[in-house]
Amino acid sequence: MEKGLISVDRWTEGSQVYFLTHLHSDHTRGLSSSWDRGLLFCSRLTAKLFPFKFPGLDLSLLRILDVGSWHSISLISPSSGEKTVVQVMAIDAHHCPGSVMLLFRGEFGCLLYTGDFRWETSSEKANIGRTTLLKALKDDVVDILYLDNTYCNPSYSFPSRDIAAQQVVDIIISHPDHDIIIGIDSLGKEELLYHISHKLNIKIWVWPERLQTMHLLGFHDIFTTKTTVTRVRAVPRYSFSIDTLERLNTIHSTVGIMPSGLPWVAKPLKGNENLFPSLITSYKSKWSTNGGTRTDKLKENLGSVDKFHKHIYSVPYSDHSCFMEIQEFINLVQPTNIRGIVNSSSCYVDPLYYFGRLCRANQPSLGLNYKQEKRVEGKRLIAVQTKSNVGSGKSSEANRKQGRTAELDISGVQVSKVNALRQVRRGAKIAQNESSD
DNA sequence: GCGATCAGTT
DNA sequence: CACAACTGATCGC
Repeated sequence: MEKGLISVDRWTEGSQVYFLTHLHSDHTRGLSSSWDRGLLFCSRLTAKLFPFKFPGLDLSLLRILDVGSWHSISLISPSSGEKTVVQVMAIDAHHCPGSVMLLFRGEFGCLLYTGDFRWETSSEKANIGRTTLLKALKDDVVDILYLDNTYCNPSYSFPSRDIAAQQVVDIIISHPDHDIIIGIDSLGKEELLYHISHKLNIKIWVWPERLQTMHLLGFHDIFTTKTTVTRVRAVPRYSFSIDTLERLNTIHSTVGIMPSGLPWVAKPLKGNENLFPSLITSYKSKWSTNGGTRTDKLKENLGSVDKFHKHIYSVPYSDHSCFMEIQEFINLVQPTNIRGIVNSSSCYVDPLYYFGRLCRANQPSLGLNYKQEKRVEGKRLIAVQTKSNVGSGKSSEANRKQGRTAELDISGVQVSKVNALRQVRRGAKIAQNESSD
C-alpha cells in the first residue's frame, strides 16, 4: 500500500534511508547500538559523537552530510519502482552541537525539515545563517516546511542566548563568595559555559562523561573534573533539585542556575494587546549595570530572570526559537505549507493559525485543508506521518490531549489515530504513495 | 542483555 | 505553572 522513502528522526521500519538532525534523546528514541535498518545520514559532528552515545553502532552505516552542500542519494521510487534521486542539504540549526536542518529536493517536491532550531536574528552568525539558507533555497519553493514549533505561540518571548548568557555571568558576579551550579543536559549549552569561562576567566567543572564530550567537541582547556580549581560547576539537570541545593548550602553557600525551564514565559496575552511585547529591550537595559551585590537590589535588576527559590535562578537561555524568530524564519522561507513537528506543547496551536497568512498558499486560516496541495501535478502524492496536528484547531486540541499522532491518507484527510500509541514523539516519515490518478 | 514503555524529575 | 531532555523502574523476550 504505502512504501517509505526517507525518515527524519524516526526509526521505525520501512524507509530506505534515515536522517538524524541531532543527538538529543527525544530524537533518537527507537535508535540503538544495534541499528541495522539502513543508511543513517547526519552531520559530521553528530557522526563524531555517535560512538560515544551509541557504542558498538555499525559505523559503516553512517553517511556524513557536510553542511551547506547538496548530496545526491539514489533511491527507488515507491510509486514507480524506478530509480529516483533525492537531493539533500544540511544547514546549521544552531540548536546544539552538530544539529542541522535538512532541505530535500526530489520528485516529491521541496521539503525543509528544521529539526530543533534556534533562529536568532541579530548576531553575525544569524546573518550567515540567513544568507546560507537563501542561497540554498535559491529559486526553489519550499512545498512543506516541517517546523520546530516548540514555542510557536506569541506568549513565548525571550532574549538571544548572548543576552541570557550575560545574565548568568551577572548572577555569578553578584555572588562572589558562592559556589555556583548550572544544570545542563548531555549535549548543548557549551557556548553558555564558554561565555562564563571567558568572561570570568574561570574553569568550569563538568562530570567525567561530559568532559569527554567537551573534548570531542574541541574544548580542551576550559573544562575540568577537579572540584578544587573552580567554584562554577555544570551538573546534569536531573541531579539539580531544590533538595540538592539545600543540602549543598549546609556545606557551603551555593546558588543554582537553570538555563531553561519555562517560568520566564511571558504571561498569556489577553485580548488585543500588542502581540509582541518587547521584553528584549528591558533585558538590555536592566542588565547594563551591576555592582549591587545585595540580594534585594539584585532582585530588582533581574528583569526576566526568575528567582523561583531561595537558592535557584532561572535564566531564559533557550536552544529553541521564540515566537518572533519562528515568524522571521517563516517570512524568509515563505513555504507553501507548514507542519509542526512537536505537538506535546500545552500551548500547541497549528503553526498555520499564526503563520498561515505568511504561506504562499495563503489559505483561509480556518480551513486548514491540505487537499489542494496533495493534488499537485495530479499524479504524485506525499503521505506524511508525523506528530504534527492536522485538521481544525479543535481536533488539534483533541490530538494533543490524547498524545496521538496524525496520519494523512492520499487525500490529505486525517484518517487514522489508531496506531498512534506506538509512534514516537517526534519525527516525520516522508513517504511516497502509490499513484492512482 | 536488549528494547520498548511508563512514570517521574527540573 | 510548563517544556525539553533525561533517568530509572518495569515488562516481555
